[in-house]
Amino acid sequence: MARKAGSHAEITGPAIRDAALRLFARSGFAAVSMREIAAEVGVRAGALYLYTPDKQSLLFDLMHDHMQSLLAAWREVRVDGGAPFERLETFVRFHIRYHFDRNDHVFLAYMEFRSLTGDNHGAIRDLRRAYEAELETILSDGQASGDFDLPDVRVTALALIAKLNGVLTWYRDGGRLARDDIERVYWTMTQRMVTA
Amino acid sequence: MARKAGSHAEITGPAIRDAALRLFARSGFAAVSMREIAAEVGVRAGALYLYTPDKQSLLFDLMHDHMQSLLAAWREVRVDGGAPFERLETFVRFHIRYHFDRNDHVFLAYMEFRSLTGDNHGAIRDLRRAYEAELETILSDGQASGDFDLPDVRVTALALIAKLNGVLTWYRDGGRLARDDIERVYWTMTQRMVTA
DNA sequence: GTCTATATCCAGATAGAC
DNA sequence: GTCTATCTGGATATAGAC
Repeated sequence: MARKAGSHAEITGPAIRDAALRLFARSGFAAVSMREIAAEVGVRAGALYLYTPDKQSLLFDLMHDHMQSLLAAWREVRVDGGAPFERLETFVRFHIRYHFDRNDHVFLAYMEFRSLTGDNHGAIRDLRRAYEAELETILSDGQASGDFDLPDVRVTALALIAKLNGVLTWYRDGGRLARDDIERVYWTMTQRMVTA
Repeated sequence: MARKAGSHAEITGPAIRDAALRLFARSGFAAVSMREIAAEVGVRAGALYLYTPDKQSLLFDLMHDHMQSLLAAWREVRVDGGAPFERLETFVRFHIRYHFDRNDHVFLAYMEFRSLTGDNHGAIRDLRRAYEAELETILSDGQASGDFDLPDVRVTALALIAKLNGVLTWYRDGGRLARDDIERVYWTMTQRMVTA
């Protein structure tokens, strides 16, 4: 991938983000050096600073863009008027599918939250809470309408997110179960969790 | 905590492990320096090497001892002959309680798995799988006896572990719910997950 | 058992040539 | 836009004095 001097702004910028995402997700933010990222892209370390002011910003931008995309994508598919069960099914299937396609993004947002410094921490925390609130609203609406029977809305929301995120730690393409199967299994488990 | 020169092997050894555990859990293995650990203990960085050959061993020993203790503690409380529901309840309550008391240990074992190098990785993976297998055995026994109705035993086991581990990310002493309440909520959710 | 001092290396980030 | 070269600081780990 080594590349000679020249102008490649259109490809270098995204390539840096791709490489950083992959390496951060695999080894952890603190364990990856700017030189490693640069080597992966095929440039020298100094060249990275044309695209990011520093390493922390690189992490933050990756996480921030991911969270914004996640929320935007969810707001595209959600249906506010439906029955609680349908809204919940939509959420669960959306969440699982999104994670299949953006495994590294989600993994990074989950694992490197504590690597954020200063205001970055609060900014991502707020976006995360906004996403969790989407689920929590569905659950409390269903609880209020009597469709769901939950021992505790907040804990159920957190447990559900944790359960769904668990897919991240073991799913690999070409494994025993197809994506549709996994989606179905998780929806079945979720249905049971919210009813007595 | 600064301490003058002298012999303190009995306290320094454990103090190093305590400090390393706390710092690794808070900031991540790669982000913590040997100097930080030493400062926390009240010695200089060089003194750490009387107690560990290197930083990686410090991490591995913490994780290894934790996993061994976890398995040993579980084998103390488990009852092989009981009904699947009782065995599952024992596991869920044990797991949650153990996590309350050893939050940092469990968090570290979970988050820093990827920081293990060489054979250390496989050794901890095996211990983790042995623990997961304990749950999986309960689930498949219950499935075989007809007590449980599971869409997929393996996925249910992983989802259950992920759900329970989720407590780690939000539980704090003195929060809205007491430990007993949390235990009860998680057992309620678990019961539902394994029955139609 | 701990300290001071240091060897060795690599980190993040910048300056100026091309 | 990228390179080479470099500054500066801090990392792990070791050696030898006390």
